[in-house]
Amino acid sequence: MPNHSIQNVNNGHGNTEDAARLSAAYPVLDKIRDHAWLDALSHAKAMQAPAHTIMFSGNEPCNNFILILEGTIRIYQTATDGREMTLYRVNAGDICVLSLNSMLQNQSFNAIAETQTPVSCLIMSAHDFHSAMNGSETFRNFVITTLTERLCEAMHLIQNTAFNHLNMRLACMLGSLFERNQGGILQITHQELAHELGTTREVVSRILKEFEKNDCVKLSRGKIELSSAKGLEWFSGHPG
Amino acid sequence: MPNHSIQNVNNGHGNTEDAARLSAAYPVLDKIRDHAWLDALSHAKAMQAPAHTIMFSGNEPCNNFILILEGTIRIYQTATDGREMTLYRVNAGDICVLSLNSMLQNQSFNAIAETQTPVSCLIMSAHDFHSAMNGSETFRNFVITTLTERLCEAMHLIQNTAFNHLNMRLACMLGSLFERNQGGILQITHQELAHELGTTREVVSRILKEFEKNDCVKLSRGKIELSSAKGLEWFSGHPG
DNA sequence: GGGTCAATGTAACATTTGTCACATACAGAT
DNA sequence: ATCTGTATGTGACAAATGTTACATTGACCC
Repeated sequence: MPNHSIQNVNNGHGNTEDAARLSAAYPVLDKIRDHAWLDALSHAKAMQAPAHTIMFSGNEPCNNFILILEGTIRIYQTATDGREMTLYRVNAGDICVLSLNSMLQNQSFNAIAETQTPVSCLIMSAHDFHSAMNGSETFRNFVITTLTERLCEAMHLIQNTAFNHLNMRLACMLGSLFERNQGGILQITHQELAHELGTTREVVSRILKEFEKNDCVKLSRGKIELSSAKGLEWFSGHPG
Repeated sequence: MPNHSIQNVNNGHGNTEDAARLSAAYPVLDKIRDHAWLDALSHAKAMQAPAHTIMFSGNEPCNNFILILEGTIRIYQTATDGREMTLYRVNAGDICVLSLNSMLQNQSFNAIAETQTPVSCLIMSAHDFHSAMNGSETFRNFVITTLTERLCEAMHLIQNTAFNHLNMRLACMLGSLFERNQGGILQITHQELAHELGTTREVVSRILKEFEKNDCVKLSRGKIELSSAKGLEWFSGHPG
């Protein structure tokens, strides 16, 4: 049961180390010289959370704006039968649109945000966020661009879920994982893949076995390996 | 084949009739007195399109911002096998987030926007849109609020598509249609419902017949009627 | 009335996905 | 080496959905 508490390590404004990480994670924001943004940023608080911390769940809305300096947060939904499905991830350099929504409308979409790795982030109050939005065009554009990007991704996810069969969806997922990993061996369990796609472990195992029979991958405990150029071709041939 | 051409009726700035309709459709925007917004608005062009006009499809990006004065646009995706699925609708008072995305990033999500009814709208250039965004906090908040709302809806749609069976999804859809129609007789074909949900006509017919057997609805050509309090209860009991 | 087109009904079937109940295999700890 | 928990393999089955191929019905026009 992953449910550690969030560790608020630093209550002052970000220190130099934080500043360096912010700059690395958000090159766009790093260039902003608007007073409103710099001011809001100086009031932000640093915070760290270990892996597998639940940062929000549907019920408790979050009234802060969050900038990820390091680590990954996974946003997912759960079904009554225990299945779960990843909606998107927030990495360093991204914005948590979940928090945006609850800030702006005090309405949450019944999802869970859980750190996948240790995360360090900056927390900005709703008030500071609004003044940064009003005072800095660059910041504003960054936020809106991120929002529309996420919206596009969401639409693609809808299309993919509604129209494609699981074997295709799994192939796509493996394709992008292999790509991110430059073809290296993936360290992931069937259960984790099932949680990405919103299905069950047995179904993933069955489809993976089919891929193995077709000489696309080699399976071992907790690992998936590309077994041939044929496999590479197969997975990269199905973008989406 | 619905593919009429868009009729550009009015090239000057909006006339008094347009202004009245804008005010009715967008009460929030109507209150804005910021010069930037009023200026941008005065350059907007009025445009009308008959029902079943394809306003954009995936390929051609749209470089204008659109305000709907009257009518409804349906945004949907199509699959290779001919199925299609509604992603969302844009009504008077809404913003077409599709156009936002292509304006900001010149990247489109492969969807089709088709007028469902005759539509009259105002078209604003990307340049004017940006100056309104920069010069009016109210307009800005309106745009961002709409974006996050859409994002929430998209997430709900994902959850619904991934986790719920078609009979539930159809029940939800009928529930909200009956609600919007205050329980009156729905004028909709099985094919249209199938296009809403991303499935096929036969499947919808089969499920509707099941509902009829359970005394929830009465079916006739092009119409669906609530047949009993039981039906009303059933459909309203499954929000989503 | 008869013709015509769109909408619906329906049965049989194929496929896909989910579920259950295990067996087996692997890795790390003792 | 044995134990133990997690991960995987697998077959049989159930349920949901998609597909095919028609028959039937209703609305409208002539």
